[in-house]
Amino acid sequence: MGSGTRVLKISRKALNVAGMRVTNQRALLLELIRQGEGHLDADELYRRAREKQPRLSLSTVYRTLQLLKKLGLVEELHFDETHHHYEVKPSAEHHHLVCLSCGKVVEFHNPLSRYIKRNVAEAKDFEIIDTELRMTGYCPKCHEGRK
Amino acid sequence: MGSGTRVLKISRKALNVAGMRVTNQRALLLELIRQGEGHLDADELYRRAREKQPRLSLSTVYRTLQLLKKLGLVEELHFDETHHHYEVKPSAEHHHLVCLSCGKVVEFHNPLSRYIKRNVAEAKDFEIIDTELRMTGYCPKCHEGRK
DNA sequence: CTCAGTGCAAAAGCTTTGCATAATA
DNA sequence: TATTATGCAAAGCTTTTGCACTGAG
Repeated sequence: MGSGTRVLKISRKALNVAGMRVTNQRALLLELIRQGEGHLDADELYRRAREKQPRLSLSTVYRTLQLLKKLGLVEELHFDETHHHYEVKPSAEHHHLVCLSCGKVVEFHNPLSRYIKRNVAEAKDFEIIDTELRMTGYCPKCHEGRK
Repeated sequence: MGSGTRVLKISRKALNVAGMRVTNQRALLLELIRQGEGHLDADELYRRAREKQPRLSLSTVYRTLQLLKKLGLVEELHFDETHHHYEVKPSAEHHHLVCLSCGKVVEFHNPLSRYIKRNVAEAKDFEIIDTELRMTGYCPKCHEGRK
């Protein structure tokens, strides 16, 4: 539970700094996103949130996700074509490898991505909030299966 | 124009092998996707296609994109949150930088991504088909605008 | 007390689907 | 000629928005 409260504290501060209010809805959503570890889409988040706050609305979920994304507290992942998944921004950047056949998702870290980030930020004069590196291919098992 | 006809020839063969018909619509769409160089979403593709074939429908665009994607002739990019962009598969790898505020998209190339790819493929024993690197942040103009 | 945030309902995308018609192999 | 592909219209999803009300600061 230590980690959860820490996330909340940091987030509370970030919200305050940005001049935004810390509501129960926002605290709950942030906590659920953290627990979900990148496996939640908006609708699943909504369903889980309603177990605790039955009156919470789907609009609030979407609005909150946008807010947290802009503040850089939460990261949006584009796993599949139709909906997005969210996770609390990890301090160590990590990326995803998706199997085109079985859908398995493997996380990986790569220090080079930080160089690319710095590089691009400088070259394009962008303030970079988020980096998503997503590779698709075939995992060992499925690779074998393909003739 | 040589490159265009080559793509068409290859594609014609691929469609035939898969037991699918080569229609005017499919040929046109494939050609437009090739010309679009990864900057087309379904709707823009539709608009351009109608200049040549005014009766072509949006459903056909979507159905064709799915087909070409399944055959591996076309690749789907997850550029921004809402819609997808498509490009003919064999292309120099390039990546995207998206402004969270105005939505502006900047393309960039980075040789390091190839190293990461090789690295990950080896470490995870994946056969990697595609690498997509997507950064979000604030462009110079919008960055200035933020307090 | 004030104004940002919320819930609700309605609208706005984007994408898919059913069915009769047209066109390919 | 036998299917496959298309166009049209309608439905299905996910996400966004307007507005009056609520609650955090």
